[in-house]
Amino acid sequence: MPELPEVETIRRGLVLHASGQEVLRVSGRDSRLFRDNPAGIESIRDLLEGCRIEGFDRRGKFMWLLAQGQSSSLMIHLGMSGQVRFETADSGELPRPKHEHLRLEFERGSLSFVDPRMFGRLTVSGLEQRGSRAIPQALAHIAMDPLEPDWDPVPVIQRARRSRRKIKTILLDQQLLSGVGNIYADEALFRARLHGSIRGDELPVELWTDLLEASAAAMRDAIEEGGTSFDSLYVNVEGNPGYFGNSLAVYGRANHPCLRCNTPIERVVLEGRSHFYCRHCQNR
DNA sequence: CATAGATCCTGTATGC
DNA sequence: TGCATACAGGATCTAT
Repeated sequence: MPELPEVETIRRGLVLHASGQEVLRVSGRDSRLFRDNPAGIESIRDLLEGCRIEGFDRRGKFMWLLAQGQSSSLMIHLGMSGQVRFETADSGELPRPKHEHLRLEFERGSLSFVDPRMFGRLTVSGLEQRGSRAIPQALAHIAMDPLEPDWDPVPVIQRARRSRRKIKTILLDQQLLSGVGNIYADEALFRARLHGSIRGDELPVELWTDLLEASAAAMRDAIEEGGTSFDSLYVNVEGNPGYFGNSLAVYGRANHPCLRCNTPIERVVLEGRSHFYCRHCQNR
């Protein structure tokens, strides 16, 4: 569920509430979320207990916790239904929400990781210097996202132009560019006035440039609004929804009038996922 | 190598 | 009300 803007909203909340605090206790029971760690939840306890939190960094839909004096980080991916909540109330006595997998307790407050579907992951991973920053090794195969300062669209377009896949599928490929999910792919295609079924190798360089800029713009706008909430599955660390849902042009708007031309928005299934578009506007 | 499809899960909404 | 089905903001593994 969460895409780049939602993850960034959560990251900012974590920086605000948890940075500088010491992890007094790591609690939780072993779960599928820790499947990447050889010792399960113990790997996380070994890394964090007694450690001070330096901050949180992000690439695409992945974020990671930096702990003072540690060469490894805790990588966090929310999958479809992951939530991170910060509670300022006195930590230990709080009831455990259903589907809570991990809790970090601090002097002031606690962090809770909740994930009903368990598609998310919490992975201890060594940091390695890549260019101007330190990235977890587990993220080596994930491409830069369009909001990174070092982002360069040129090699991305070169590769995209050699692909026979549909351009929407290419936008969703985290190994080419990261951060874009099903919502912002559809919003970007609408903004660029392109139909998602066009093949990558059929789209000229200029239109690829437009499409990537539209993706970045859609995500930047969404961050301003605190992300997109359709239901209670996405909330920020304080439990509040984001308001970009009000600004969506096509996603989830089947049969509603197009904001540009009033033609009803259509929904089709593309490679197994919903695709919302305006047949009149998106025909380049 | 590039690509399509199956798979991991639970919760909710819809239709009969 | 009960039950069956479809669908969901994603990544990864497998087969072709």
